[in-house]
Amino acid sequence: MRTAPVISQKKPLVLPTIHSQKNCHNCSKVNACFAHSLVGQELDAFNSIIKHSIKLNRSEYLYQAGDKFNSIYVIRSGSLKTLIDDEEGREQILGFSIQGDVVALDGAASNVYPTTAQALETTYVCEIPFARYIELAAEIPELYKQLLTQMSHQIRHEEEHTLLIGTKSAEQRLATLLLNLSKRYAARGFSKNKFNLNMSRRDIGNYLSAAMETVSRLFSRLQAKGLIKVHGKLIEIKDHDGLEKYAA
Amino acid sequence: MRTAPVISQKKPLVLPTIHSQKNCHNCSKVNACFAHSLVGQELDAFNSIIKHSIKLNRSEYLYQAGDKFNSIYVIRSGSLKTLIDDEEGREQILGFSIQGDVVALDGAASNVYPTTAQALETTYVCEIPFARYIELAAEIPELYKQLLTQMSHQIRHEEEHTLLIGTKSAEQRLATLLLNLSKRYAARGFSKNKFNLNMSRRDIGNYLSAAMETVSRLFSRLQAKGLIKVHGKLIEIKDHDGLEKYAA
DNA sequence: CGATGACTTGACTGCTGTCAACGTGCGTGG
DNA sequence: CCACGCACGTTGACAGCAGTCAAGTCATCG
Repeated sequence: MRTAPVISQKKPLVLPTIHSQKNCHNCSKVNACFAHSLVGQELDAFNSIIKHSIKLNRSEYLYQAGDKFNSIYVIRSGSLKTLIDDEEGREQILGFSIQGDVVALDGAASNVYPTTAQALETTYVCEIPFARYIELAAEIPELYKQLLTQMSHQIRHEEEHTLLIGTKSAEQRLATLLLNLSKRYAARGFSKNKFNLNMSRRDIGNYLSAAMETVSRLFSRLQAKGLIKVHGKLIEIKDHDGLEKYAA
Repeated sequence: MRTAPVISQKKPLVLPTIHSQKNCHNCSKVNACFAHSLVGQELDAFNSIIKHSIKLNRSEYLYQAGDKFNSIYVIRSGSLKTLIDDEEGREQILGFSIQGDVVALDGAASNVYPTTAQALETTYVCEIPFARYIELAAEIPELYKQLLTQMSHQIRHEEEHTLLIGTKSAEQRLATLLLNLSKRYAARGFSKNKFNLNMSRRDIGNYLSAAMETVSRLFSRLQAKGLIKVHGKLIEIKDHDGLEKYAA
């Protein structure tokens, strides 16, 4: 199942053949990874603690809430969702992570992962053993800074998510999500106006605090207004500015 | 205006006279501050970079979104709310912070505070210049660990907030907030069954993604069920277990 | 090609928001 | 110290957005 952004097939030049690269040296340019500002010996040292390109099939777990916390992960290709369960077993999706995103930072304060990460498609991740990262960071302060920056970004993401759910109507929420994904895909060299939603309508609804049926209706409504074109999971943004006005 | 937990007046022994203490040496035991695991020279060094006990009056800002990011803060006494504004000017309250809580961690990834912190009552905070903290952390790795832990906790808080808003009904949300506050007050030596809500009903509603009127009705409903007793801002939990069942 | 799951659309219900009026309490100023 | 005024909070009436239930369509995979 190929659910990565379709445009990726048209721009192989910026996308290295992921599987064959088993080190950080020729990868750091594409990913906003911890490695990206390192060179020489530092990059070698960093590279040596990483477990590269672990493959996950669709719906496989990277880690589950309650598992012993050992590592954080950077997504090399593909995508996954992070989620948390409440006492009643209801799940809340916290985010969708794509290439270059770092996950599991919320586990750093305890010994177990408090949340779960599940692949939305075939996904490759690099595992960074946390304790070893910290050891290395003692010698390479840059690594500490990067970690702090990533964690701060993570806090920002959660805050924006709260803002999204708390202050906007369901249609604004969906429009905002589409624009956010568009922006993130664009930042990674994919098309900003045409991409696949590799998560289900149910997942989108869960993330936006809306019922699956509502999401479906909203897609229809946005399409009827000429703002987007929906072909199943493939979304085409026809009027980016219009969608932005709609989102605010 | 005195809105701190009422019980504080009955337990002065564990609460040092805040204003007179202008250093970390006899404060670290009460607060879950960065200083709490430091001793000797390390504590001296940490103490020397801190600006102690800055006073904020009710509704004064500690920092506002857009201000240049310089410092993070630990609350010494009192309370404040953190919030974020959307494009339309609607505000979303992200959290209520009390004694020992660290705020402004979300600013570490950029040069400006992305959110706003506003005092809910007369509040004293300690300012920690971030750059100097990082310098010091290079010599005292423990400080780095504490910062990571705090940031990870912050992520956890935001995640739990999302879970709260996303999966629970309005009454469950309010019950959960009350239990959460109860737990946090108890952890700081205050009564877990009787405390003042120093934020307005509107603030509570905003935080819970509910209208002020809804919050008011829910207080009445919880009181009618005998779970709590409401005296304006003073809340008494009459049936802790019952409230917990109600929250889930 | 059939079965299963995902998605869409419709009908109806209900929770919660909005509007409105009233009550309460705190702080200011006389 | 008391009274007034204003902000905050409560309660009621009503409406609407979105959830739930249900039926039907579409797509994917064995």
